[in-house]
Amino acid sequence: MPKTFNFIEKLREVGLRPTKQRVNMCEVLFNREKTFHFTINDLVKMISEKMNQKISLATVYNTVHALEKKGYLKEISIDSHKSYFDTNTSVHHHFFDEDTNELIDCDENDIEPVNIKKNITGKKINSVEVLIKVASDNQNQKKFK
Amino acid sequence: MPKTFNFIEKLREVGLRPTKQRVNMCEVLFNREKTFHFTINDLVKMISEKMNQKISLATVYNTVHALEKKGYLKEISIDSHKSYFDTNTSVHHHFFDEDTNELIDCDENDIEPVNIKKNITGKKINSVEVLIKVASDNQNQKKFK
DNA sequence: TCAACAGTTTAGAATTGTTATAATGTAGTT
DNA sequence: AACTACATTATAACAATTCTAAACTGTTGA
Repeated sequence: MPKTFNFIEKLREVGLRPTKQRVNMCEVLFNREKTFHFTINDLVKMISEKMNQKISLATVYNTVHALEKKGYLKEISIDSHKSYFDTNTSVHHHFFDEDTNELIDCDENDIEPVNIKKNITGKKINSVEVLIKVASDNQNQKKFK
Repeated sequence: MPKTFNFIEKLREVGLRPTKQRVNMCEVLFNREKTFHFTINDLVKMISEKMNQKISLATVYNTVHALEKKGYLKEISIDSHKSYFDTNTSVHHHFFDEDTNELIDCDENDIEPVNIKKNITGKKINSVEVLIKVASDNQNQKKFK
């Protein structure tokens, strides 16, 4: 049975027509063992390669946002120039490797739960996320680039 | 004694010429009780008002980046469309109020230290920062905008 | 003091990332 | 097959940021 079947159903479930572009996008995004972190540009390239054919930037933006709104993707922001999406949509934490610009999910056991002792009055907490920036020990020249 | 004196010295210390624009910028940034969170556009407006005269966007970008490189400002990223700078350059945590788009420093006592049990092999941790997104309790319609 | 130089400011152009538009194409329904 | 609503596309528009080159200014040292 072709694996694309799953994604056709999945897309229908969330009210998106399973077009060739979207099925290919889903395969790139979700047909993998580990969670996947990507930028829009990464994704455009990967889908175009997979399809052996150009996919429009606009299509990728539209569909990524549609999947995000439906809860299948989540945006992660590292700094103003690096916006990533994550196929792991649960609230979870990240390492960011400053040498390689790579984002890595924290395993649930890597960090103890964050204990917030005092919240802003009248507000409820929607999410708590930790970002751990790492680099190799001899990488201090980054600061003087 | 004019308070600007401090900033002239401060600028000299970090190797920046104390021009009129920079001294005014420093007064807007650092002449306050509490730490200050701002966007570049906020800052351009505030400096122009203070000086009663236009300041060039490029100047503000240049000097903000210079101060950042020297360790007097720090960039905080909330999501791809909201980049803030912070006059509090220590490693510290934030609340982000999704109702007002306001960034608020956590008091050191508001959060217990984050306990990282496992790091990436061969890397050292440069920073650990927590972002707590909050909203008023009846604000769930945001999700369906 | 003032000339010379290096650093700075400026407006506007260029670039980058993202969103909007409108014409063409396609999936799903009948 | 034909109709309709939704999708895709290239391109335009837009916003944020960086670059550029000319004019300007703080600093140094004769």
